Amino acid sequence: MPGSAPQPVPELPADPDLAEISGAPTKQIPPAAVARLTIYLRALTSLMGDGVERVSSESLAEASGVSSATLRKDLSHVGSYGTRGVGYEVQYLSRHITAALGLTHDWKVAIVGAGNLGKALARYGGFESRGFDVVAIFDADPMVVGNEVGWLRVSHVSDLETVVRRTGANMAVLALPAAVAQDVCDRVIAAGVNSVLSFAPVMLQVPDGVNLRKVDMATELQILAYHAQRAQAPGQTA
Amino acid sequence: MPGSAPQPVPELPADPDLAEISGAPTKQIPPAAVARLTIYLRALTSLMGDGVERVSSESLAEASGVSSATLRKDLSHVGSYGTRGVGYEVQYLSRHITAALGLTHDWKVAIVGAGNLGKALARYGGFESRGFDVVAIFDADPMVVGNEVGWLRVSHVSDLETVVRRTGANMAVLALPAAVAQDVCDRVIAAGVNSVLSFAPVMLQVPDGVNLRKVDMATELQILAYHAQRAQAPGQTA
DNA sequence: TAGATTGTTAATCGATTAACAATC
DNA sequence: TAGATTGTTAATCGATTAACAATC
Repeated sequence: MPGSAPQPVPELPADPDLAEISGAPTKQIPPAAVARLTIYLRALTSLMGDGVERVSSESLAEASGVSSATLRKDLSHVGSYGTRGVGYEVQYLSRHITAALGLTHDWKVAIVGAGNLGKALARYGGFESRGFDVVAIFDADPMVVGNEVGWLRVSHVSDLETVVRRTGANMAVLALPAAVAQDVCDRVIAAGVNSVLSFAPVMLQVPDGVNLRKVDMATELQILAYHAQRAQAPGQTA
Repeated sequence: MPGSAPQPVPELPADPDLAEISGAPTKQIPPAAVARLTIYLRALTSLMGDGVERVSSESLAEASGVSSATLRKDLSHVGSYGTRGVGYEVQYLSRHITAALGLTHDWKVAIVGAGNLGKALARYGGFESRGFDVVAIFDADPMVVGNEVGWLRVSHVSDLETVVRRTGANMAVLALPAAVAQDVCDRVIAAGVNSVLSFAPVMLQVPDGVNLRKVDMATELQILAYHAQRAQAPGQTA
């Protein structure tokens, strides 16, 4: 049985400019700040595309939909990469946020489930462009196994352990029915993956040390429904 | 120009048991609690499926992955529907959470974008089963327009205003490229929709009174990357 | 030097947790 | 009455905001 497989540790980049960050144990960044840093990164990438070289906290905050106070506070967790009276070098800041988020590592993603959602994810350009490499996709349906999806061929889920190890996948995305989610989740973890993103609408149990995030599309609509109902509530008579 | 279209207000149900909640202006529920209430609802639905009639805060909390203190605090925002010393009636509690979240309303969803993601969403059973009715799906590609997706045919996005009004859609899901997201978002809002769920990786601007939520799959992986990198950081030498 | 903008500090606000009185 | 479990209160914790001293 494959209890504790060797977790493939991605190698660090040799860029000396980032050494003190990617190597050293930086302080913990608050969860809320981590989520927003990914948004700043997207805004910075967009600015780079427009050839912008410098940006103030005020305008980067506006582009990201937060207050400049929040932005500066968040950046302070990453380090001091701005210049007072001037602003931030777009490239320089972008590189440091990237490093702080661990995106210089070599992330290899296995997608389990080759239905519409799995295929959508496999072909989604946003992954590749942000340093995530989709290295495998699985399905349980023999009719689907062998099909081409993007650059890949669909493997049978019974080969999950073998293929995960061969490809060195270190992240898994679960795009499959709720009923089989826990079972598959256990298997990818046993195969050495310790970061899982699940789209299945169930509570998954994972051991300590495994990172699990969930996206539930029905939940999102339900939250919208709550706010919409409040907004247009006719009974505001009190 | 279609500035302020008549927003279709979903009718209230005639269930007298829920009248005081669906009709009256209940207090605001904190955002964090709203998000979790949807999770409790899922757990309760699952319990009902198993024929369970009563549940304690302790076991419902466990099934939902939160502490019982958090659960009881969250439920207290909805009302007092438990019995001390006994627990909660599964059906009764479920109905009241449903009402508090506005899920007894008649929500009609238009999906814009019939690529893999749009198709995945249109066919996703979790919507129908939770009171969301997908009433239209759009695409800009003439090759895709007219195709069957689930029960629907794909409409051309140029007919967006017409079809949204005809179907009475009051929610929109954007499953389309970042480049066109803002434009389409403006149009669905102009057509009278005031709740939008976007999967496009861009910051969307919406007017006051419009509810916007975003799901960004690359962001989710980036957050996982941050935690994974910390967990296996080799440089914990300090 | 004068103007601009960062990084940080302190104050406010909201969310979570623990404990327990109320009550079935 | 004794045991169980809710609903609420008070304490803790974390996140956001505002203000400003540091400094380019």
